[in-house]
Amino acid sequence: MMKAGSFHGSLNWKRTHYTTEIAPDLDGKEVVLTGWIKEVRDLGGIKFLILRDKEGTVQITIPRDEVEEHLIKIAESLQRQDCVSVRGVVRRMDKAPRGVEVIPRSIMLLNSAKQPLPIDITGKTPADIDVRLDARILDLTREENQAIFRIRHAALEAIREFFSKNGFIEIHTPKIIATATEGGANLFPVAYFEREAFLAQSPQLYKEQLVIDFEKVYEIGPTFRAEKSHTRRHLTEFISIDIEEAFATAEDVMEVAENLLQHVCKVINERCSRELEILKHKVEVPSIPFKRLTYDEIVNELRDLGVKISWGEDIPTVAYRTLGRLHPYFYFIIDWPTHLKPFYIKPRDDKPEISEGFDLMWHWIEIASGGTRIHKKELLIKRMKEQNLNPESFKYHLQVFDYGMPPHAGWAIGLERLIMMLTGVKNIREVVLFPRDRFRLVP
RNA sequence: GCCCUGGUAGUAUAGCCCGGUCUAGUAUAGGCGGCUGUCGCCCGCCCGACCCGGGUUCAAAUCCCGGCCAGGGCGCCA
Repeated sequence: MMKAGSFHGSLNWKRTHYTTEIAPDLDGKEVVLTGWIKEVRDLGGIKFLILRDKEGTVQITIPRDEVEEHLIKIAESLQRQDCVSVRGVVRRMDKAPRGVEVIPRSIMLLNSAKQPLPIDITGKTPADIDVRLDARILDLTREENQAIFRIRHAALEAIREFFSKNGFIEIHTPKIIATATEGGANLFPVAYFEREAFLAQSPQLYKEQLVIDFEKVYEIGPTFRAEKSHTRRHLTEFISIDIEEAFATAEDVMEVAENLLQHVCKVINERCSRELEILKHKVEVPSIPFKRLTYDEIVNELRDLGVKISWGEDIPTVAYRTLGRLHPYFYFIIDWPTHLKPFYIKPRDDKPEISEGFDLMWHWIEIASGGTRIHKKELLIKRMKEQNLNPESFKYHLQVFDYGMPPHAGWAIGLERLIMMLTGVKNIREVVLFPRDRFRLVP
């Protein structure tokens, strides 16, 4: 038997199983587990350690009269978050969690954790989000967080599967840019050698240009907004899921969006039932098509409920909250007044004061926005001027419109807001590993 | 940019309104001891805190002012 706690025989700590693979039918088998101590319950003559690895947990049981004296000593020294390798024998045991436990033959301490830890990694004494984010690496060991990020992973996987199957190619556009993409403010300036540059707030212009080459493109990437918002649904850095499709209209890409969301909800239900259970959350698979409500209908509905909005005004947050109660789950808002939408959104041919832009709502939260784009250079320049943007600063974008720009449409979904919907968490920072907001820049 | 709320041990909280009874209570983590079936184990002992500065007062965790930090909301947005 190896001398416990030593490192001779450098591969002795190599894992044979993950914790979740330890099942009653392995009774009697010797296994090596590696991971971290999550909890210690010492009853004197018998000690219980909960070992965590990336898959889950298993109980390590140390009965005094069944193991050697030196092992008792090591077990007594173990504390939360110590990194260990455990060689032991699986035992079927009704009284143990999942009906199985491991009786150790040797335990190697690979690294100890400094006590006391800044947060309770078992989650029994809850900590505020600010404290948890300061100790984010420890916080992420908690099973709720493991569940959130597994769902995030599964959602991204499902999204990529969906796009691939539907003929979209994944692109990456620059995040360091020379000028504002959608005009105006809210860009983070960066020192780019001797020049000033900015962090991209959206891949909008690049993805539009690329439809000439690839027709159907999507990008899943970071976007940056220097907005001083401080709410549970805003970040300064977030992941945007963007698509752009040639020879398509707003209606075409709305169908892509609803099909995608339905697919993602299905996949999460199928592949993440354990995670959803941990989060005590249910994902309802939406039926399609989603409701399409016009801006006029929304304004009228709100008026009937006493929320007055004159035509052409943007919808304030309080009004969205009211709308969310009226239309639980997904719905589109279409036929927006043109002047409320960005310059590249196409005005309707028959009624130019109305645009072909849309928003996709989930309850009261905007999850996506998009529309048919302008593909005629003259109209695009006209719209830029109407929004007080200087066409000169968009010359590289505009020149592409001389190269046979097709009619096209697209949208952008905020990944984090989608994950909020899939996990049921109330604060967007919960679904980002290291969130950035107006005040938080570390860790 | 604006508005609201809050800052008490590693963590989460009580106390604050109505100043003295606070050598600041509790839980959990941590330390020591005990305990052979725990799964929020249990029991005993111990360690550990009033954000900073100024003011009012005989007396400030408590009231007032300023600062810093945090949470939430509005506007804007995904």
